[in-house]
Amino acid sequence: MPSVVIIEDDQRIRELVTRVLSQKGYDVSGAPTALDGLQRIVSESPDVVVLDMGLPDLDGAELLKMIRAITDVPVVVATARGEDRDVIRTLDAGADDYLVKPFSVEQLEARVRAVLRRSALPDVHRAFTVGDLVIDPDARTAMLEMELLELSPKEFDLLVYLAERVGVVVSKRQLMAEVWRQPYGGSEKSVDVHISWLRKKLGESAAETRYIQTVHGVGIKLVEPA
Amino acid sequence: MPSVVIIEDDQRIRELVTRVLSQKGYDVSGAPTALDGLQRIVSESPDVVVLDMGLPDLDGAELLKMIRAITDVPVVVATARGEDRDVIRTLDAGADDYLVKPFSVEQLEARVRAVLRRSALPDVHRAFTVGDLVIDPDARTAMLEMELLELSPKEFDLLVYLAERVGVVVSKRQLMAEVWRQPYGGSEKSVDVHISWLRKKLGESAAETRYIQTVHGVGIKLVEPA
DNA sequence: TGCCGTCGTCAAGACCATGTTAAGGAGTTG
DNA sequence: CAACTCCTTAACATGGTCTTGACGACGGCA
Repeated sequence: MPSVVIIEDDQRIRELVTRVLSQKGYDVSGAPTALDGLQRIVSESPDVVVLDMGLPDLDGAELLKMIRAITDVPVVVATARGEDRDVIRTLDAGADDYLVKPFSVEQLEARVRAVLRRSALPDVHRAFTVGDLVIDPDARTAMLEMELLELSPKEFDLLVYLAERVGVVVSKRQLMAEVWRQPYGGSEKSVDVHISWLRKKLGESAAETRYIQTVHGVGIKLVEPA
Repeated sequence: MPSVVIIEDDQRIRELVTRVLSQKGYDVSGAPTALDGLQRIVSESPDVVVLDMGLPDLDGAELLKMIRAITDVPVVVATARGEDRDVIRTLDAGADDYLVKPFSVEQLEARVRAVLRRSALPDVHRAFTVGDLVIDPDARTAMLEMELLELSPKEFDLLVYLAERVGVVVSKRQLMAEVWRQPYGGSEKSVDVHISWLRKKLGESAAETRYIQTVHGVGIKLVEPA
């Protein structure tokens, strides 16, 4: 499990990134200041560092130079300044990637994954997150509130199919064709049963739904819980 | 002198980039089409590839997949499409950096320099470590808790294949094709038997797994023990 | 409100994938 | 040539998974 140190003074951003990356399986440690960040880099030897250049206590470029002086750890820089000169100077100072704010956490994660891939670490798989659900298609694991779910093959395929289309209603016919791969007159009853099983394993029932909602006469959809 | 292949259909951009990079001392080769680009990658083994995703003859994502299938060369993608979804998909497809047009040639060069710096890192002679398992593909040895394991050739190949993909489920079909190298109708039963033997030597059984988990209906995976 | 079609859940059985052992054959080595 | 290793295949046991039908509940519509 790769570890990340994120150095960012804005608490909101720091906590958001920490939460999302943790959920995806990273070992995340947040630092609000350059000094704290450096200490964490030294003590935790992270696999990658996410660095905000606009820190209050030290110029980002200075910090980057110091980091480079002590370790080769990949550094992804995130900052509000996107001018060419800044980008070039930062990359030449040893940054591995440069992201201009505002950016989505998903893109940040993708870039972190890209630099990690180069360092020959065990890959973090691409995982969906829906509420407290984390679904990893490669490992074929699904976790609810950090607890591993025991899903049968069809249940897992079904969940992935729905997770790829969060918020969108899909018909049973469509599920029969895409998940069951039997477009002919197969009884669509199986779908109901599997949905029921999935609901039970997600800790909900048709009467009290959190993730799986049925739209009467149309189909079902996976939703972010309220 | 690092060599670069640039795959870009717009002649103006291609020549501009070629000229500037050449001036900076790179060995630059330009390709206007995906096909030409692939050929150059194969014949010239460049140190880095700059890829425009909007090629006329082949979807950029497809080309990237093909490049990744044949080589690990760093790829810097440059494209007009900057939406999150595109960026993430492209990075996950194996790109090392992603630049949105319009960009300055200077920034492109800085990014090329950044990925080159990274790939120039010395390759360590690497052994896999999974829990208390240490696997050295070069020496063809595997140790469990510091005890040398006596594995047959197939068992070892199988273990290495799984260790290269820790946490990822691989199908028997895939194993048949990649480890056995017999994609035809070879009975996949052999896989079961070898897995069973491997488990026994790893001190576990299907009922009580530590390293090798089977995912019913899908395949098996090697995992870090809890 | 009452009807009809849709949905939710349960339980049973058929079916299928896997685990394991043992036997046999091909190839290798001394 | 005999002993050995290794791989494949068959056979059987086992347990997980899917489908199906039944039945009741629910929702939409007149």
